[in-house]
Amino acid sequence: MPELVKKCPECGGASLSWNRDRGEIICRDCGLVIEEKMVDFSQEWREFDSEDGEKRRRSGAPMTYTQYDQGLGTEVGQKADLLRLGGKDRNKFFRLRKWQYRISTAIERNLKLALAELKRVSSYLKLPKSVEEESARIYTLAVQRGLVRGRSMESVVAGALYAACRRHDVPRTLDELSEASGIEKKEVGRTYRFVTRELGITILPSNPADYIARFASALKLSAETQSKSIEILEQAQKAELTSGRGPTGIAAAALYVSALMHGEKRTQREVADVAGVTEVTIRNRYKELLDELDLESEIKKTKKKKKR
DNA sequence: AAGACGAAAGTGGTTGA
DNA sequence: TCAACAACTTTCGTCTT
Repeated sequence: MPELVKKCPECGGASLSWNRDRGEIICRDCGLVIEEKMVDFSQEWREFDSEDGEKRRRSGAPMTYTQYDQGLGTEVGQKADLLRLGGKDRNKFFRLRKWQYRISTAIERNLKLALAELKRVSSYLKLPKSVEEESARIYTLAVQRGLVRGRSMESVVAGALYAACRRHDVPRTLDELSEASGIEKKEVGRTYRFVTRELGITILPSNPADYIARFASALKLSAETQSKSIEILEQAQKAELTSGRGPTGIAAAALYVSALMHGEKRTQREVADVAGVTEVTIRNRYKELLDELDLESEIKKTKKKKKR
């Protein structure tokens, strides 16, 4: 589903570079930032976060989890070392080497494969490096706890990625994960839930605002429309319109409304497609927005008349 | 003719007994 | 484990532009 940008909308240049860490796509010709993840919106209040202080590990050792040995490989001995060792040490050397071999086989072999798959999916979805790291970490933990048993490696990878996306506020929908990984949507969701539960990872409900930038860009909407829709979202959250609803539906509706306001009309179908929901859902959310918020007057500016 | 709207029935997942 | 339930989807008919 992800509509990939191939050309710069500004100058038409085709040489785009992608900064993984910042999640931006930049035109090398005119410097336009075509797509970027919007600035952090401080974590939104939600009503059901009853989980008590699950400690969040924000920081950790400076290792990388995207390599199966976490970038800290231990090579037991090189030939060169061998020459310098005496008899006793030499035996020790062989013992250690054998050990190393034994340990590494099972888990690490699995990790090696899984992380390759993880990287593939991650780059397909153009996920920032930080998310890739996080999901690799999650996967590693999952393997160590034997959670992969009975599940396909790929589905656990997908679940880990999904979880990592959510934690980093760069949500991808289950549909996208499913498409990228070739795992059924149901299955991705299932393993996602299983893994997060087993590992005790708390995940905040995703915030509709996190989807706005991506959807807006796919629809080629202006920046004003984008920020307007974020305003709308904030109001909606105050009016308690958002809890329990699918975040993508709400984001889509907000975007739809603000597009109307700015005379950048998109059909419900177009918006529905990029958001991965149906028109009906947009209509429902849209109606709720109109009922609850005083948006009608603003829409009138671009429309001649409006009844009701 | 296409888009917007709404009703009705169906689906998959969560929750609570 | 099962039933009730909410959110969302699918489908389809009608109205609006």
